Amino acid sequence: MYAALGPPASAIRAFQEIPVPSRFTPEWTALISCHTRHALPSRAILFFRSMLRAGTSPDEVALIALLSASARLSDNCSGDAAHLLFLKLGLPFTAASCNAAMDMYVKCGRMDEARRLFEEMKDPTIVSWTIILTGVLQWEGLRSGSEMFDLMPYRNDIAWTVMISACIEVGLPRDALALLGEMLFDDVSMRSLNHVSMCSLLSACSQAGDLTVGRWLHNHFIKATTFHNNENYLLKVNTALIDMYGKCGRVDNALTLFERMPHRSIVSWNAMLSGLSMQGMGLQVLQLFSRMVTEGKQQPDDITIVSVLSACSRSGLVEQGRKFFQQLIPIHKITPKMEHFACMVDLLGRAGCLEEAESLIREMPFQPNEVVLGSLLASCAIHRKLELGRKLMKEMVQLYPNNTEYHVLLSNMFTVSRRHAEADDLRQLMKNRGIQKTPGMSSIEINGIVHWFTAGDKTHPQTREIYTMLSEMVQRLNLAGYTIDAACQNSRVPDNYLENGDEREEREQALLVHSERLALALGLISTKPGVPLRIVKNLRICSDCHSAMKLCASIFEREIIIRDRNRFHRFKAGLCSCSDFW
DNA sequence: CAGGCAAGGT
Repeated sequence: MYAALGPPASAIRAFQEIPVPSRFTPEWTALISCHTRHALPSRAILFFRSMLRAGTSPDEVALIALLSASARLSDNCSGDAAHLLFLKLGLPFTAASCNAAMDMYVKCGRMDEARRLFEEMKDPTIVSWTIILTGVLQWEGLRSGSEMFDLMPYRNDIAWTVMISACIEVGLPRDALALLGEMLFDDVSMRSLNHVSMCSLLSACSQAGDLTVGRWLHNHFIKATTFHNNENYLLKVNTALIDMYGKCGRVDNALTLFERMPHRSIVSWNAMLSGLSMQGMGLQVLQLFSRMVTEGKQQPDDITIVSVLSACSRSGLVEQGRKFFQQLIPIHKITPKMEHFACMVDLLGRAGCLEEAESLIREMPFQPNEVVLGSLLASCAIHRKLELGRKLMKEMVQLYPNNTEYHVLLSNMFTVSRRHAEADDLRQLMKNRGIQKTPGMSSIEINGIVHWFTAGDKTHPQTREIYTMLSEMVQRLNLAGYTIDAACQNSRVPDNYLENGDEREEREQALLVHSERLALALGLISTKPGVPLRIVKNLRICSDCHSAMKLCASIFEREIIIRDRNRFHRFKAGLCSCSDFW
């Protein structure tokens, strides 16, 4: 059918040219499938409804398209409706339609329905198995997933990728690596990972900060390049590698790869820029940006602008950032969007130019969203501008009553300004509303095994040794002149803050067992002297731990590298690579 | 009809 050939716009045009009496099932089906294929599930569902309203009866293909559209949207209702229609029309439950229905139920989180369909199938295909495997992994955990994986009569590359990604997601890169090895040795036909697998595996490594698996993949990629020397594959995988090395703190490796690339897309440039930015290499970001425009002849996009501005912010390059922002329209022909204003507000706010940041917000051509306001509020907390902070808070509570993060910020702000009554009020409010903070977690990799810690964690098998090390740390920190009180002055959001009760002592105690300190302690007792320690944290490091880490780096003569939610901190000899710019 | 997408901020 001709409508299936073109993009949705021309499909609609073609469809409208068909006289109404001649619009039969195949015409409608082509229109619906076209929208599902082009990732426009909502429109596909709308067209399906129009088809029914027009009195045309759907066929199997149309129903599969509807199921797949519902799956994309996790839309239970239309999914169920499609399933019922199937039964009502007496259509045959082929593997394809059954799989589509199972996929829909899996994505809607209704594993009971999905399983029932699966068990009723006479001949489940590899696709059926993979759908169920994905669902079990997502909703029932890794253990049940592995059992399912073992039951599979055979596996293809997609099934392997699903299983491996699941391992990396829960922080078991060792298991992921083992599975990768198993897959590559078991089946010669899978000697080379396809680019989908490569990119998703590398992205998992970036997120987990998992350099071990990332390097392994790079190695494999080098060996496999002979099989896959097409340009698209190289471009995408190289870019994913640059991202991985950048996010795993090996910006030099990223640069080497970047310089060697024969062709670079805008995404490659952006990945490299953000890699440098995360290390606080703001000047290099500005240099690379001008190379991108001149030598690379690349027109920067929205994300490029965000990267450059946030790099200026992270490195405290206020003047350069201001200039860059002013040049957006005249030189780069880019009209700043909300997120660019947000970066600029962040940049000015952190640098202490709060009035300028506020007037920038008021001059914006749109209503400020919570990111922009929240960013300014965070700066108020750093610079302890209580009045402005309170004003912003009022505004935010009205606009976005359900946003919780900022309550915590303001409450901490009151605490550090010794306005405990107000802080307590706010904390009570949070308790009443059941507002909870994301728990802080840190991980450290030792000999290829990733250890996770929450604040005050006592579940690690080496807990006793870890806590012994922690008290040694405290003693030696005190000897070095470290006091919690001083560090607390500009405290950000400490872990576990809400659970701490009101006692100051308890608060101080809680700071001492922040997850990153537990990870550090384990690192110190499990590795040889002088070995650098790399920690990944899901939230931002608090200022108290930041000061402690600087001292620990010199006391224990270690390089400590912490990747927090925002950037890298490289602690060495009493200093941090972020120059205390957060 | 299966896996995910290379980039930013909170």
